[in-house]
Amino acid sequence: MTAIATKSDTCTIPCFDQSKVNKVKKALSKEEKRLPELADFYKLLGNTTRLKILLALAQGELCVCDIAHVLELSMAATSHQLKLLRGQGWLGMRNDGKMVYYRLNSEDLLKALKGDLKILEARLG
Amino acid sequence: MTAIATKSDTCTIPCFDQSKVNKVKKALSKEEKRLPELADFYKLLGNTTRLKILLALAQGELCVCDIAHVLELSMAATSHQLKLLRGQGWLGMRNDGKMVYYRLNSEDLLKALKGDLKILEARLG
DNA sequence: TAAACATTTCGACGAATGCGAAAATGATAG
DNA sequence: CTATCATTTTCGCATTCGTCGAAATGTTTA
Repeated sequence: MTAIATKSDTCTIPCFDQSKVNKVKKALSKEEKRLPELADFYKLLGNTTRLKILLALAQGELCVCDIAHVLELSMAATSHQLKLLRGQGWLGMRNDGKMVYYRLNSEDLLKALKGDLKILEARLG
Repeated sequence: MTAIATKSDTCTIPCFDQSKVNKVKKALSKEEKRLPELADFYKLLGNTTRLKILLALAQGELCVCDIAHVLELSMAATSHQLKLLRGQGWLGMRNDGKMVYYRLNSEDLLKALKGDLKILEARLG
């Protein structure tokens, strides 16, 4: 039924379906360009500290000091994490005197987060 | 306006709004339990190889051999990544003779992936 | 000017990642 | 049973990453 390709010179894996592989590769090629960005996005979210920041800011804007207290982290450590989130454009900032207030820049992000939480809960019960 | 707390003994950060921090902390406490799982979920997705696997399997089931060819990776390396995806329950497998066929186990996951891609595209233009 | 909040740079440290080699497993055919 | 094939796993290594502290640097206010 399925066409099993014969051994290839260049490849050490003996058994595969060449035409199927090509078809899938072609299908992937459309999204492939965006994949590194998508992975970076997920890397950013793959950290409880940063998730906490996002969820904290979902309550409204906060200054770095307050965020640090919520996280129970130093200012420097907090600032490091904020920078990463800023770097991908998910946060906005506002200057009020010496203080800097951060806020969420995208309601889509929060929606995605909540959606993913739901998927997980469905899986984990 | 905002109540700025005085210096605390236990905390080196001098300026913060105690009541606001407490309110945010309380709000976080609901989701906090799920946060490590959510982070693990995102960590899993924060890798182009694994994203490719998921998108490849979106085309239909594939044996490890074919997946390895699509990824242009060794069987061992491919199996390593498949194991990680299996570990969080996103893949199903089927035995056909000596071959093992993998498939996506959750259409929700794929939906989430596509959704996140859209959010990114909106942000990146 | 000094003081307060924030950011950045540099560096260190442990942790995590990704993958190869080879042994082990499991399935099937003969 | 044995041989073989596809796959998985174990072990281990090299490398990268991530997180954070200390201290220097901005920035704004008073």
